[in-house]
Amino acid sequence: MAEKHELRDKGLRLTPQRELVLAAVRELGHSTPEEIAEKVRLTHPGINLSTVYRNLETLENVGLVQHTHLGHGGATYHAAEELTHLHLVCGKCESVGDAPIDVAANFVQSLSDDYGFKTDVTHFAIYGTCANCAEKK
Amino acid sequence: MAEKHELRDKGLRLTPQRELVLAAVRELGHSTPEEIAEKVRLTHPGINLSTVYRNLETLENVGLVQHTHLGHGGATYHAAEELTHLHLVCGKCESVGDAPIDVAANFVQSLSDDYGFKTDVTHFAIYGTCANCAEKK
DNA sequence: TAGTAAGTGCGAGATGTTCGCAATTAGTCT
DNA sequence: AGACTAATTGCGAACATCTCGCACTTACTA
Repeated sequence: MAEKHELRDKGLRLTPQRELVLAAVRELGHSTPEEIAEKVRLTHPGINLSTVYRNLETLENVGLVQHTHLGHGGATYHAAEELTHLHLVCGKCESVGDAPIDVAANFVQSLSDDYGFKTDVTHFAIYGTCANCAEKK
Repeated sequence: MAEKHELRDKGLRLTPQRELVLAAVRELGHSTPEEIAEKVRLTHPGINLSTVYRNLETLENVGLVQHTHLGHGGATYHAAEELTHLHLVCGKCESVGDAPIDVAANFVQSLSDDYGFKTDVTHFAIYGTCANCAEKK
């Protein structure tokens, strides 16, 4: 199974906790450490929160997951593969929508050309109001 | 004096603490509650951290200041007047650069047209690497 | 199968932020 | 000017989130 190699190849040990954390991040999409812990506890109730944090950090170091700060306080994590979109964070309902990166291509280009700022598209959060909340208002 | 009316007109009481917090936000540009508290303590040592938090919230409610989450954990505050630029947050040196909003005009337009997402340009944080850090790398 | 270093659990601790409550005080009304 | 009332403050406790140290366990190596 590819997943095992994927972890081993990065020099990581293959623990049930680790696999579960990675699987949870992949299944959940955007999620907080707390949510990930909950998900993991469904199948492995004893798992410790510290372990989740440590694994998220480890997995981030080897590039399998990434985190962003999407408002409020906590960080949210998502799988690295899934980084082909922007995060559109709604300030009202706290939901996170997606949009393909190329919407931002021009914008990123301008920032680079005019300000020398290299935008990290994979670590990108845009605040605003989602279509849903914009209507209701 | 304009500042007093400015607060009174919003239905707020005019306390020394309040004035100092607002002044500090205006002077500091982007700053954390902690930094603001420090600044205020220079002239009013007894001020309590809770008071700073509460005033920032109050001032935000009436639209005089705004906050953004620029990475790490804490929120950073800035005066509402000063919102004519984007925040370019460097992931390496944690510095916050500025760029005029119109760089993003097209981008914002696309998001609105294609996804119905109304970007709040005043609450905008862009992650990446600043010109400085990009060179060093 | 034994050895060892990575990983885990657990509890304590560091931060950053909120809240309840009693005392204070700004603005209002005589 | 003096009194009244509700907003505001200070303070400590309570949270929430995340980090860390340490002893125990366990995945991998040979």
